[in-house]
Order: sequence, then C-alpha cells, then structure tokens
Amino acid sequence: MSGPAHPEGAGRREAVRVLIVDDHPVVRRGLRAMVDDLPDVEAVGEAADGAAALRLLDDGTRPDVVLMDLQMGDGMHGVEATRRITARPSPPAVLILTTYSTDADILAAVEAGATGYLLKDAPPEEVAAAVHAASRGETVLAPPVAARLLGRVRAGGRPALTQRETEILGLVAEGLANKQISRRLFISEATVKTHLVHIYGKLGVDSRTAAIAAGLAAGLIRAV
Amino acid sequence: MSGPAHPEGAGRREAVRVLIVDDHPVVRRGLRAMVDDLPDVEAVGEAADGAAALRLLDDGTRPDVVLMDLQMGDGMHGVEATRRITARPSPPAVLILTTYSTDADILAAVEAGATGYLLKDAPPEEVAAAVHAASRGETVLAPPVAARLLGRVRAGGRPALTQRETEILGLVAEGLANKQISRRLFISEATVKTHLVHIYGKLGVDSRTAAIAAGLAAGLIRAV
DNA sequence: CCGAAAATCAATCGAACGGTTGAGGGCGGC
DNA sequence: GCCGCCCTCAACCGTTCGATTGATTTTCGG
Repeated sequence: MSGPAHPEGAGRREAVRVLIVDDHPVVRRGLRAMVDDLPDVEAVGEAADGAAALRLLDDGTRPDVVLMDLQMGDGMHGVEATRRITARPSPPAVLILTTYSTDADILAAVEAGATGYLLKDAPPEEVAAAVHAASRGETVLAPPVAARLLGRVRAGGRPALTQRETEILGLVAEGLANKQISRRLFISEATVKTHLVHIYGKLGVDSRTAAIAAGLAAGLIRAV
Repeated sequence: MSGPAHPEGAGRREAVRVLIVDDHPVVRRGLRAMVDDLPDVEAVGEAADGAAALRLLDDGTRPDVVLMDLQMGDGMHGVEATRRITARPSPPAVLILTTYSTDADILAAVEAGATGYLLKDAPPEEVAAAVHAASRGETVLAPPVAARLLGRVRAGGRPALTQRETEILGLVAEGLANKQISRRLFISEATVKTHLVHIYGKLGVDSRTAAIAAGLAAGLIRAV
C-alpha cells in the first residue's frame, strides 16, 4: 500500500505510465494529449470501457496510474471497474475523472479503492499534479470534491443514506411501487415501507416523489 | 444562407476555421487535437463558455464552424449561446456536441439555430465529417439523434405532452402533491388528476413515480 | 460484552393517489 | 358550422402510500 510497484527496479527515474479509460473518443484524445505534454509521463494505452481496461491489464499492460471515467454509457460502470482493478495483485493507482460529482459517486468510488477524484473541468496543471501524486501513492481530491466530502463529514454525514436505503430510493426513482420493490429485493413490502420512512426522515420530505427530487438534488441517486 | 462567408476571397481552398466552446479543458484539448489532425481544418480559438465565445466573435474571430457543448456548468447555457451566435450577421455554423441527447435538448438546440447535433461518444471520423459538412452549410445529425427525431416525427409526435401536461409533470417531479400543484397553478385538484391520467396514458405508465422516470428518460423534463 | 445501528417483518389506520365516467367551454382546422 | 383537441371540474371507489408501534437478528465498535 506504499504506491504502485516498479517491477523493473528503480535504476533511474522512469516515466509514469498512464492508462486512459473513457468511453468518449474526444475525452480520450484530450487526456492523451495532456498526458503526452507532460515530462516524465507517458500514456501506455486507452480503453473505451472497464472491460477493455481489464483486458489490457490481463494482457500485460502495467500502468502506474489509471485515469478512469466514472459514467460510461454501456459496459461496465467506473465504480465496478475500479473495484476489480484495485482487487488485482499490485494494482495501479486509480484516479477517477468525472464530469460532475454527486455525493453517491464520490463515496462509492472511494470505497471501491480509488486513489483520487478529479473533475473534468479541472485545469491541465491540476490533472498533471494529480497524476504525479497518484503515482506516488498519495490521495488527491479536486478542491470542490474535497470540500464536499469535508462538509459532509463535518455535518455529521446526516443525509447519508445506508446502502439499502440508497438502493431502495433508486428503485423508487425508477417508478417502482413498494410491492414491486419488495419482489425485486426479495424482502417484504413492510420492510420497504420501513426503509422509506427512514429515507423520508433523513431527507426531510414526506412523499416518495419529493424523496426522488431531494435524492437527485443531493446526488444520492442519478437520473439515468 | 449558402454557407459561411469567406472574407479573404477564394483564391485557393483555405482551411475550415473552427472555434471550440466547452467548459472542460480536457474536452477542449481533445477537440483541438482532433481538429488539428485533419487536413484543411484549423482551430482558431477556444472558449470555456458561451459568453467567452461571443467575446471572441466580437473581437474579430471569424470561424466557419463553432463546436459547442450544450451543458456548461456555470455561465451561459449552450442553447442560449447558440441562439445569440446565429442571431449575428453572417453567422458561423453551430455544431452542438453533447454527452447525451434528451429530446428536449435536441429540439431546443435546433430551434436555436444549430446546424447539427453530435454526441461526444462519436468516433473521430464522424466529428471530422460533421465539421466539413457543417462548413458547407449542410445539416448533420449523429445517427442516434437522427433516429430519435425520426421516430418522434413518424410516431406523430405522440409522446409529446401538451404544454400544460409538461408543466404538471415538472411539478410532480419536484415532489409536489396534487393539492399543492392545484394551488400552484390555480386550478382544482380534479383537473390535476385529469392531466395526470392523460400523462400516464401517453407515457405508458400508471403511477406518478413511474411518470417521473419515464419523463426523465424521454427528456420531457430535466433533472435539475 | 453490551449498546447502537442496520435490516428484517407485522399490523393498523387515515390520507393520498389512481382509474373511471361524465360534462362544459374555448379554439383551430376542414 | 362541426369535429377534435385542450383545459377545466366533479363524484365515486378501490388501492397504494405514509405514519406509528413494536419486535427480531446481525453486525460493528467501544
């Protein structure tokens, strides 16, 4: 846990090897251009989704840092990909790079083992600094992200729903009725209602539709 | 209306001049790299938001094509920027480039005078072809966008809610109860229910939460 | 080891919601 | 002028939802 391994030994200061994972060709191109502009940093591959990234790793690509987009249309979601990458032996550092920071995303990504969290509107210098920091095993968070996390922790983390509650709120937002949710999760309808009461309390609302609005606004769930 | 003006005269086939407008440095970098790779195309400027783009135009930058992101965090929204750009004398063609296509966005952008609509996950060749087509004054739509528009027109615009229905669906998505909606719109609760029944029918759902989900998915309403 | 939090289930009750039927006024197209 | 669509309102009825109370199990941390 003291940073990524350097299999070739440290004869001299070799370049930081970066793998770019994003489903948008435009973004991949931009990241590669940014990365290649930096001294001591080189892009060693690109992947359009999590599955492709894992294949590259299986095929012997050994990056020090993975720049990973969170929301990737089809295919594996960034959080899941992060989880699988960090579960590998001597894993690279995973830097999450995403358009906007919903609280749920940040927490999930950190839990999945991400080393840092960058916003796509970050200036190039910030991306550069983050890549270097990540290669040294340091945690990097974009200022807005850090502030959000701090605010959340400082506020006692109150609006934080439990895992199950978040899951149920997500199903509510998909338009499912309590009975449907209960069948989907193999629990009784009574349990669903209990969770909902807790959710309403935490969000300060008193109806399922208001809970959807509040959940979307707080970034606890995402509008597909 | 036969394509952008060529102030220097047409002594020889000069390059298509492109202005890039996006609030993400990464995306700007990627677009510039893509554009510069193309023969006969050159980037003449970058702007981080609509206001900056208009300033550039005021200062004499004369692009043939503007590559414009729709959702820009702070500052002017892409639709509004498009409207103002196309309202200028001898305007450049505006190519909308966005992450995902909600129907409302597409229609608004087209109404605002956009020449075309591209998705950010489009391959580079598609971007290249679109830039050239736009510079010739042609309309270009990414296949998924075109299909969506066609499907809408062919279906007789059926899932199109009336103005009032859209308004009510929006309030429902904000978490308001029927009685609250009735007071907000100065109509009776019975009327709200009638509208809702019509909305359910058009969206093919049978509950208000499902209507929210369907409305978001169809781009009829937007998650703030 | 014990208390707190999370997740599960049950039963009840009033209020809100969803579906149906019916109806009237305004407005634009044929 | 008439037909259709939109917006408005009303009454009824069955279902779902939200609130409350109370209970069990597991898990985590002090």
